[in-house]
Amino acid sequence: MNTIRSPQPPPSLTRSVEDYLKSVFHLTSQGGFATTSDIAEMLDVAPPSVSGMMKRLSETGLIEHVPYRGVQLTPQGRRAALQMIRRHRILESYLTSKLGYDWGDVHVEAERLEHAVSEKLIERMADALGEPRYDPHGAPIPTAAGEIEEAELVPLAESEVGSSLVLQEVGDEHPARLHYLAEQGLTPGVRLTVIDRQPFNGPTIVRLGDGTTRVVGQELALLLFCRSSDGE
Amino acid sequence: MNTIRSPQPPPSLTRSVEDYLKSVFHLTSQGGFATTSDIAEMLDVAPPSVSGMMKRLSETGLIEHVPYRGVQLTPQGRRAALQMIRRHRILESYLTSKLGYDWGDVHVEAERLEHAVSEKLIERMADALGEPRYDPHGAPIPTAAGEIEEAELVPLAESEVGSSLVLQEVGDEHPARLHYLAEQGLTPGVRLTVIDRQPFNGPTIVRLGDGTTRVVGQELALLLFCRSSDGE
DNA sequence: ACAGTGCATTAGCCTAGACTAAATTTCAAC
DNA sequence: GTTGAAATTTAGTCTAGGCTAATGCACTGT
Repeated sequence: MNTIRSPQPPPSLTRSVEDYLKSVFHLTSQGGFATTSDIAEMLDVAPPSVSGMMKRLSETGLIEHVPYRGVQLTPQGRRAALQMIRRHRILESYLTSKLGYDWGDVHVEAERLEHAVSEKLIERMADALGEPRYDPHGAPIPTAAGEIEEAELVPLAESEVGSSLVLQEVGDEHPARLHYLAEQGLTPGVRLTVIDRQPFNGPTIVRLGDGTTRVVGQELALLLFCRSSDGE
Repeated sequence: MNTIRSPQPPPSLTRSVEDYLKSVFHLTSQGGFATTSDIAEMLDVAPPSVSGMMKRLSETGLIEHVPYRGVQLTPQGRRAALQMIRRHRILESYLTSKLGYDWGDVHVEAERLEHAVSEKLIERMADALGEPRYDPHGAPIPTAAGEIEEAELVPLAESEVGSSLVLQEVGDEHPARLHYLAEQGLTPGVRLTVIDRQPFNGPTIVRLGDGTTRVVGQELALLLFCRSSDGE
């Protein structure tokens, strides 16, 4: 008996491949190469595992690998990465606004779901949400066509004292930190005035839109990405 | 020239433990053992793959394996299987009522998602739906505690001519057949009176609640599970 | 009772994707 | 320019879960 089973290798990507592409995307967002050890650290795997995967990914044309230097995404790899990022951020948005998830908990759930959802489901969710442009952490959501907004944001920790800012994006996914930030009212969209900063990487002191002040340690202030609100 | 066989088989998708447990559950729902070849056929894998997996599953205590006879679920395996079935059916219900999915399309989507969703997400979905008891195909949804309703249903093909029935469950997941059935108004909940049946496995003729009649071929009539509506 | 048939299992191989240990390359410091 | 440390790649191994081919078991028919 000669039953035909999988007639051709499915075009779908392995779970891990998708994670590797996302990592490379994030690590090269400022330009340059993603290094083996950075990818390894981000995915919590050993460096040789990364080397092996980079070999496979460059054979399939998703990345460009310069030995001993690092990797970059090809246009095809970038498209695949942006698709995953769109999935992730639409899922986070949907879980938050339609199923009552806390913004600290959505990341882990989306991280698993993004590998299993169909394009159709993502588009239905996006539609139900009214095609959101930002996820609950303020990160821009790539369009279905694969375009993503690139804003010039500055971490609060590196902002100028005296400047007026709007908190645009929280660059972190750890539940505990996100809970704390939400308690402090430090969520995307809030207006900030930078009052002062202590020396030697000390905390930044800000006044919020409601007139109250917050003292934000450097570790957290590095995660709060702001845009200037001058002239608004 | 002889056809040259490809030297290596194409990469096939790997079925998870969860899929095996679901198969065993369904194949043993009438009691008895699930056989290796039935499981293999249901999951579209080769019989030796099933033997191998059954070995692993019985080592972890999820199934009882009687060599050359078949397998049954242990209580622990049954719990795991019912959890997967709950996930699947809640997902199907949610996709249908909250995201506008057609009842023919939900199965494939749920099949992938059920391995990725958390318990928490399923319970949120169930809550948003008002704790539904049946999925869009009329199949009972196990409770979070792992209990499932077992109804005595008879396929329309085996119903008595003259009887009054309610279509309770459509035992199929093929989009094309489901679309056709929906067109014919043969969806769970509809009342049927069995008018006649042609001999030699011929079609069953039914009158619907609205007075119209349908001629249902045996293949489909075997998939329409009904309960008696006498005295309603 | 036993031969044949058909299903189940074992044996042996393959790939993906992990790992560790060893070898290689790069680069910075002298 | 050489040297040594750090990063990267290669080599070799492991596991899960597929596969095919070969073998083993059980049941049916004579």
